[in-house]
Amino acid sequence: MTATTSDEGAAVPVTIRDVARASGVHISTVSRTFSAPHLVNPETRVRVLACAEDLGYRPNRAARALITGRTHNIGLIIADIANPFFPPLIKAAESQARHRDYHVFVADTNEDPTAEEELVHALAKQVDGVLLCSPRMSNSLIEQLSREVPLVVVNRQVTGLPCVLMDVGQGARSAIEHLVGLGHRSIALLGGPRSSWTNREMRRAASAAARAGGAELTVLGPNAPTEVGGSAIAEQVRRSGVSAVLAYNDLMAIGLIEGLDALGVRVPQEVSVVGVDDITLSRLTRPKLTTVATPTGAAGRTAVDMLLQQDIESPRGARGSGAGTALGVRRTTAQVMLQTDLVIRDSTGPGPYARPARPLAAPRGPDPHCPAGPGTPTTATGDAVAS
Amino acid sequence: MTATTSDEGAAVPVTIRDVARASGVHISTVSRTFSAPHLVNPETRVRVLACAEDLGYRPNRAARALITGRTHNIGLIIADIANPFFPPLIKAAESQARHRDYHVFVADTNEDPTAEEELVHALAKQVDGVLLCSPRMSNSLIEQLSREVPLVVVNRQVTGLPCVLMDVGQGARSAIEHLVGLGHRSIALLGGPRSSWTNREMRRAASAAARAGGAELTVLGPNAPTEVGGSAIAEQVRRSGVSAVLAYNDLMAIGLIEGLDALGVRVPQEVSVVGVDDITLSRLTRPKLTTVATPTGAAGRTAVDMLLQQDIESPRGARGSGAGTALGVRRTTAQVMLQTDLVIRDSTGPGPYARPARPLAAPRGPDPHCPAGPGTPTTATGDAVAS
DNA sequence: CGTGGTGCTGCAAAGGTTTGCAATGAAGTA
DNA sequence: TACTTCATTGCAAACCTTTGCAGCACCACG
Repeated sequence: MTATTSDEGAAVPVTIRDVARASGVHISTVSRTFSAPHLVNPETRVRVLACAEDLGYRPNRAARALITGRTHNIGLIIADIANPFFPPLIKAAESQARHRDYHVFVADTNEDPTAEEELVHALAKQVDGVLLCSPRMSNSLIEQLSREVPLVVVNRQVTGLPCVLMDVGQGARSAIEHLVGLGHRSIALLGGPRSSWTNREMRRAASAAARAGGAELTVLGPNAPTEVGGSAIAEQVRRSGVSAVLAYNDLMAIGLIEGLDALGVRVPQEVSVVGVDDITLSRLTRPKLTTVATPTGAAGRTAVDMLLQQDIESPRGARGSGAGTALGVRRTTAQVMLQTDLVIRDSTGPGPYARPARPLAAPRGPDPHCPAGPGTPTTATGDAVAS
Repeated sequence: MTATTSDEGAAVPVTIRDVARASGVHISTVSRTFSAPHLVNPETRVRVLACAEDLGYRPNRAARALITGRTHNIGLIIADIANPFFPPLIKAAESQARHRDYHVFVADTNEDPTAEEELVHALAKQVDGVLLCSPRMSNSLIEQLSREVPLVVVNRQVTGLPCVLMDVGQGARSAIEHLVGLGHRSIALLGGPRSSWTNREMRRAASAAARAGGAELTVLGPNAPTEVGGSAIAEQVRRSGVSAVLAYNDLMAIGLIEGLDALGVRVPQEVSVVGVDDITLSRLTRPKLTTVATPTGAAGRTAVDMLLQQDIESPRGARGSGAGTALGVRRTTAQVMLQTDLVIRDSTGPGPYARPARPLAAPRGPDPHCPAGPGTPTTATGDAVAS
């Protein structure tokens, strides 16, 4: 029974009916053997299982989904897989989903809002829910799509929808305070895509922090959130005369450093640079990048949890063929904010107003040197998700 | 008709039946309106389309697949999304599939053979075929799985299955010749995973090239194909006394450079390093990496083409409920080999036996400086795929 | 011996779509 | 006028599975 798999090169798909015939029971019994084993006689069960194993039977998930309304699949829509920010999130989501007996299908949109919409439609009937990561489409469109399939949004705040956010505001504040503490008084913020929620949050928080620290903040952008976007603006950064830069993400920061290097501007001696995301790459460039670590893994896990939570209550395509369920009630509006952390490496150094006595160090925050546990939710995850 | 989408927040799925009722025709007519428009009266057609648009009808792909046997989805199984080698491949495959009206679902296996197998099973009934990229499972298992769902293998040679390969053999040869030309006579090859086809090919070709060039080749490994794998072996590289290294991939090469740097060994002054893949990262590290560019985009496109080619001939789950189709005949055994190119940057320099007169340059090959068109198939793609 | 309960199994409908076949009607041809 | 052809549409089976309901046999209890 264990490895009796007969090697009959069966390209012909074997169905539940074949198993039923082979084991001399009705198809419903076979079905129950898999989906409700406690309802079938142990003897019958082993016989059916043996036959199934022997024939190489595998339940057709699509057919099952047609009637149960649950596919046990999750869709994961990503703006750009090539951005190293996402893989950790994807992996975390996949692992979390696997534990819950779900599979994850990833789709890349190439930063194209149209592709995003189309993909949601394509996925709608083949998954139980969709995780929308850093979406580029409008809030209203997202809301509209959320009526077609359960949605959880990551890195974007959409009222009425479950969202997983990272506290980039706090991150930007820490970064600015770090720079101010190093003696920088003229700082540039390299903006990302215009439609990015993260972008707005960073700008808001950075402005406030700069004001509080007596520094001047120049906003440059919007820019493409890539190395190219960063290197392209190097010249402008130099002309602006700032002594420090906070970039929208690590990719831009790295590109900027490249660009400045090409212009003969040295980092961190002449200009300090801070990124956001703490992608693995940021540890490998020279100088190693000072950056705001975002809890991408935790975000992936949390998003999956929220989606499944939301799903469980509403088995779509329920048997009762009527508008019996009150509409709009099942919305889970929980929004989770995850904590970020400043990681200080080699791309930041003393600025023009540095106090010479004090050695360079983090200006505030407990133990800023890459603390072990980023990702602890600020607004209690438990509460929010449970609601 | 264009934007009459009534905003009735319909969470209740609208089916073909609703459209039929609304437009006063039979469901089969509605079905034909979408899947065979030429069979329905133009007037009826516009009426049905209008109703469908109005109700926000979207065909249920799962249900359609149940009867047609074709989902218009492609599965893409990747060993490790976090490896920057893959995103370009994924994007190319997606774009190619989109042109053919197919969607791509990506799944990451975390380099785990078991996960690979499970994913193929999970995907089997939900996609029309699967692209297996750099698989870690055994050839026999792959063959077995290929009876369950059409498969195309990338970066691995499996007899009897369609494969897309990159000519890393040629790449390794070019790299070794480059190093020999620079005056290196003692070279190390940093091996990758043991089960990797690429690994074997490189080793074979590198040995031959070294012998031909009068150099000695030391093989170190196997190693994990990551930065960590590279940096971990730095000490051993130094002890081995070689003046040049060819690494299994760029990630390892970059890790090695890091590791050597930590040991105080300078690249390329003391040791030259060559990678493979030409990931974007290789342009951003310092020194910029000399590497063998692999045509990942072309590989993704070709793989999709081959899969679809193979698919078209065999509409799985055909109507005729018998073993009518001759089994084993439809196998497309085409194997495509894509060309690679050496890209010379800053991580390689003159070795102990360099002839001082000659300035450092590429030893052979036409115009080795990043020619525009890597990815042209060696064995004519057209023929192979068409077979 | 009758009644009720329990454990197991079969029956058939349902889910949303496609598609071969037949029916209809109209137009064209002899 | 009668016959063929064609375009359009309806009918119903089929795809593979799940699940409420009913039937059956068996046991225990009164």
